[in-house]
Amino acid sequence: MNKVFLIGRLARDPELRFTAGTGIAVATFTLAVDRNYVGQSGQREADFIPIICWRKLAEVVANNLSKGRMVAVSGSIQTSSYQAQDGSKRYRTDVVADEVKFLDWPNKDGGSGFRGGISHDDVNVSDDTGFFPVDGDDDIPF
Amino acid sequence: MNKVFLIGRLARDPELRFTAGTGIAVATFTLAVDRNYVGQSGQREADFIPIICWRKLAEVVANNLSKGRMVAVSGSIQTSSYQAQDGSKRYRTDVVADEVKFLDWPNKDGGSGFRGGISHDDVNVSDDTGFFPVDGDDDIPF
Amino acid sequence: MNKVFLIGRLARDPELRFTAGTGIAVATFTLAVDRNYVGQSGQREADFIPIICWRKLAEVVANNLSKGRMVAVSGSIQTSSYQAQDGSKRYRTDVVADEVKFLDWPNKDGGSGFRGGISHDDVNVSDDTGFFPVDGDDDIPF
Amino acid sequence: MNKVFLIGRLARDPELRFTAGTGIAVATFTLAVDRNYVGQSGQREADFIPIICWRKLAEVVANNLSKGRMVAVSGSIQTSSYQAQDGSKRYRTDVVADEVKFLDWPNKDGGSGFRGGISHDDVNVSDDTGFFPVDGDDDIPF
DNA sequence: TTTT
DNA sequence: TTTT
Repeated sequence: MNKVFLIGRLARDPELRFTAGTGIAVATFTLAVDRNYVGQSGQREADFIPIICWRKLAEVVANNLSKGRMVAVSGSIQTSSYQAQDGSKRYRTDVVADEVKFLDWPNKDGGSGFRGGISHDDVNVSDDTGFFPVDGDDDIPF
Repeated sequence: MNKVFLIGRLARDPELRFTAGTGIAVATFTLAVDRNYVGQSGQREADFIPIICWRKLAEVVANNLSKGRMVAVSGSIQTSSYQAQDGSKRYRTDVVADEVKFLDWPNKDGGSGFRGGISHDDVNVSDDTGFFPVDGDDDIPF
Repeated sequence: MNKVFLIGRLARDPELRFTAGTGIAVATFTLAVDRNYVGQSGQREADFIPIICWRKLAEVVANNLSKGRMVAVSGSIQTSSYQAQDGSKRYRTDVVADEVKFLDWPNKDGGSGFRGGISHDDVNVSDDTGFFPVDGDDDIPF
Repeated sequence: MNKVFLIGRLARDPELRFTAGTGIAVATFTLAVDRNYVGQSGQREADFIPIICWRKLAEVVANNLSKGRMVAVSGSIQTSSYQAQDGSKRYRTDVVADEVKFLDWPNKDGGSGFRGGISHDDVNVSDDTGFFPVDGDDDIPF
């Protein structure tokens, strides 16, 4: 069992890429999740959590979300390792989303990047295709 | 909101340390959480998730768990950054546990490292002291 | 382990009561949680989940939420039994909240019942007093 | 969003039925989930939560679990209403499972009802067929 | 008895 | 109607 539930705001616009081998869509963004306490500086603190979405979910996210938007994400934690520039092994931890629910509505006037005509009350996108079938050609492009 | 629920096995024995300033106990271990699919190699794959426990929970975990034990962990994702040896900024992601439930019982004969006399059915430890009050002297010792 | 995570809208205004014995505040409301599918009628369907909040959380909820407001609730499932009018035993299932996050902002003009001056981005109330100490005088008043 | 995560023991053997219309398998059982506190009587208390499994998951559960077995369940809360004998409207709340993980191993000698040859470390069954398509003929048979 |  |  590996379950994660988060509510936060996009710390940056999503990036959409495609796997080299099979052209599967993958979107990535960072979610800023407020902590329940206030830090030393008297400032609200947040965790900045890297999120990965696959396939249709990736496309809906990339086409409809932008920096500052509030979402709920359910998914799981995924760890991976990779070779750094200097040859050393590095580890990374991401949340792979299987559901993203849009929770706010950008300022009508603000041009905040929302590009869809979908009512935010209806948007609860899920990735029913499950996990990404790693097959050598389809390394995650980051 | 930032909620995590995991079930897996300790990939290594827990390490117990104390913060420099105030001597608060902190235990760390890695949890191996099986994925629901089988990888290329035909082998079961797992995510290796770093877990942090504080205070009393840290002590109970360090004194009663060891490599191979199965537990359920609830908690939250915490991200932090630190200076690497070479001066570059690195990021890490951990799960801070607020509850750990012991799910199995080591072989009576096996010497698996269990050092307590607590029935596994009763062990559900929680950290009700909440988040760690960062106050300059109490940097996380890793 | 008993963990619940819900996002939905209040199907009715919260009710605030106090336990007979010790006067502890308890608020109840029903949360309408949309299902991810559309029913036979072609209509969106929802689950109507009874929520219970205790103490300070009860008061914040009763004073600041009203029918239609969107919230995220984390908590646990609690079952109980009671004597029906006709003497038969009945069972009920509720979610006891330990955190409620306010997710929307009522129409400034609409008089939706919001009575606080708190920015919705800051409102994430938790019940750190833990479970309700059942002691005979303090039966749940419903 | 509607997510539930439970760990507990079956309070009774699962019951397997089939929908009248389309013969879809549905298993039901009650999960006893220990509370973290001890009640007035000085006894450990539990919540008794009704669980519903559909299709393949229903069959695996019915064929492999029995009273007393420990499992982790992830799923969602579902509410429904029905006509009681006396004509009055009643409400019920169930957890619809989408994943069940077997967490213990019955006494080899005890004849506890385990009928499979599956290692408990491998058993993590999920219902990927999603929600049950209510279509008039397929009312839940209880 | 149900929300948008 | 409840489990260890």
